[in-house]
Amino acid sequence: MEIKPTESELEILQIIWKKGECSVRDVHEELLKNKDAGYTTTLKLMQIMHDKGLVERDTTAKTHLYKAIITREQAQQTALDKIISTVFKGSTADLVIQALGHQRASKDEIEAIRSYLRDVENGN
Amino acid sequence: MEIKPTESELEILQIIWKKGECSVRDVHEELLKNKDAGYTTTLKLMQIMHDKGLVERDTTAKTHLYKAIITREQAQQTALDKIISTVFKGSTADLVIQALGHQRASKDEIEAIRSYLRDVENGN
DNA sequence: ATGTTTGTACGAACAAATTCGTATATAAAT
DNA sequence: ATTTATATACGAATTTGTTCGTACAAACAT
Repeated sequence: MEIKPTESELEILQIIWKKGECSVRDVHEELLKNKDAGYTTTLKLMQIMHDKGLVERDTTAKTHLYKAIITREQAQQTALDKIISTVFKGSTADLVIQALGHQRASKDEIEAIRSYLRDVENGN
Repeated sequence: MEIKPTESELEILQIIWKKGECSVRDVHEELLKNKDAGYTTTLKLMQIMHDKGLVERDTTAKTHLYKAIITREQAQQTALDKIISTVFKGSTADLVIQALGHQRASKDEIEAIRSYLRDVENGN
C-alpha cells in the first residue's frame, strides 16, 4: 500500500511539517505567499489528504486542526525511491553525484556529507 | 519553458535511453515485462511525446523509429530540482544524506562518491 | 436578535494523463 | 490475388488531480 502524495499535497505537507499543527487557514495563508488559490480549494485538498490518511485532524473545536501522519523522512524516501528507479537506473551513487555536480553544494554541505561518509564507514 | 515528462513518459524514456533507437513495438515489449498495457496505449503515449518534443522520429520506413531528444541527465536534473524543493527544503546535503542513509550504498559506491568529493574540492 | 465573519461539507466543473477501440494503410505469407 | 499480420492515426472513454461555487452551521459583534 503506497502512500504517494500528489504535487499539491506536498506543498501543503511542507507547510504542516514546518509549522506543526495547522488550521486550514494557517495553511492557506502560507500557500498564498507563493501561489494564487481559493480558500475552499485548500480546504478540499486537506479533506482529501485526510481521507487518504496523509493527515489526521482534531475536530473538537469549530476550526479543525491538522497534523501530518506521514513524516517528511517518509516522503523524502518515497520521492527518492521513485526517481532513483525511474531516472537513475537504480543507482544511488549516480543520484548523489548528479546532485553534487549540478546543485553546487556549499563547502559546509560537502563537509557534512564527507563526515557522514566517515561515520558510515566506521560504524559499519 | 519546462520539459517535464510524466510518469508514463519516463518509463518509456528509460527504455529508449537504454536501447537507443526504438520502434513502438520495442518499447512496448519491454514495458510488458513490468506492467500490463495495450499496444495502442504505448503508441499513443509515444505520439504525444513526439508532439511535446521529448522524442524525435524517423518515419521513412513503415515502422517509425524513435530517439530521445531530452537526455537522461536533463531528466535527472529536473527530477532532482523538483524533489529538493518540494521535500528537502532546498537542501542538497539533506538529499544526499537521506539517499546514503537509507539506500545503503555499497562500498564501491561510497568510494566513488568520496573520490568525487575530492575532485570537486581540489578542482575548485 | 440580527447581521457579519469564519468555518466545514460537498457536488460538480475543469484539466491533465492514461487507456483503449476502431479505422485504415502497408507489408508479408499463402 | 487474397488473407493475415503489423503498422499508424486518432477520437473518445476513463481516471486522477485540481479548482471552485453554493449550502449551511457556529461564533462573534452590534
